[in-house]
Amino acid sequence: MPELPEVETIRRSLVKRLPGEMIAGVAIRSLDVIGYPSAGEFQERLVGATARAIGRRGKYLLIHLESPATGDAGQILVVHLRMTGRLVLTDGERDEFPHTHVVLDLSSRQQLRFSDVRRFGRLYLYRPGQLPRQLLVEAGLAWAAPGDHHHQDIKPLGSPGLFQLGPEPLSDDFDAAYLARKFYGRRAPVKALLLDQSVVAGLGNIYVDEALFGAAIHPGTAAGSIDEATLANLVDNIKDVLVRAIAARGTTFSDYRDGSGEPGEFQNYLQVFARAGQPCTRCGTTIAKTRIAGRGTHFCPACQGRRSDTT
DNA sequence: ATAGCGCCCTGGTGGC
DNA sequence: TGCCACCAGGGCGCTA
Repeated sequence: MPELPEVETIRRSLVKRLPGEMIAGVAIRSLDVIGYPSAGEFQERLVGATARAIGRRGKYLLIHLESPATGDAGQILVVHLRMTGRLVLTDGERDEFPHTHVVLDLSSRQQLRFSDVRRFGRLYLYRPGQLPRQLLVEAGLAWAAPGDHHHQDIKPLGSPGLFQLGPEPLSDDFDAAYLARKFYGRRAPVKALLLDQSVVAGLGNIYVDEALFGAAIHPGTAAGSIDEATLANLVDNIKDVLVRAIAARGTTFSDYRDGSGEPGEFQNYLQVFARAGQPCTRCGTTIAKTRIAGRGTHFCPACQGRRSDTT
């Protein structure tokens, strides 16, 4: 559920209150949500660390922690919320959301709580040297000192996807020429490739459907068959919907909450997602729902003219 | 390499 | 009301 705008919203709510907090205690109630390293090591290495910068890369949230005890470059706590995860910084007295699996007790007596009904979400703890420098820079963790470890082989530990992310969709690296290169010769539906985090990082089912509607492209269109002018329009629409969704603090249907536990507002501005059976805001045609790339797919059959290839 | 599928989990919904 | 099949915003690992 949380896609780029939701994770960015969480980052922005945490960045005001989390830096400077020291982790005094770690409670892990479900071992399976710790993706790397072992739950025991995760817990041990987290105690005593202090939160500094908070970054984001795609749908991953990265928290830089300083550990005075070890005196090294610190550690990176990485969180992926998958479908139903929540990461909320709250007063320790407040009632817990059910399905809370990890609780970090902070020096201010607040708690950072990770909850997830479906337990798909994962937490990881890395040393900076275990992550590509490029990743840290792209995530906005500016402390990453230049010069050290240039070309060392980095083994993808924990989350394979974290090590092969495509460009940030809001960066200048993400443009029509890039998409044309990635789409060249590909027969998969454009929707499938936009959901592929190694093509572009951070899009999920909601914003892909919305962007394809904005660009008037049928989601089943073979990616390689789209001309570059249309791709340019698609890129513009992806950036536009992400910017607007961040401004609305994300989309909440049921589970998503920001870092303070508050819902988002972008569900009020969706044009096709979750609007099957309702009239298209542009032409009045009934919004259709089908299955593409293994996921529920919403589109306007009139505005997003159907394609012969695929589907 | 690419494309498609099942699976990991639990809860909500809609049909009967 | 009760039961149950089906669906859900993501990613991974397997298959051919």
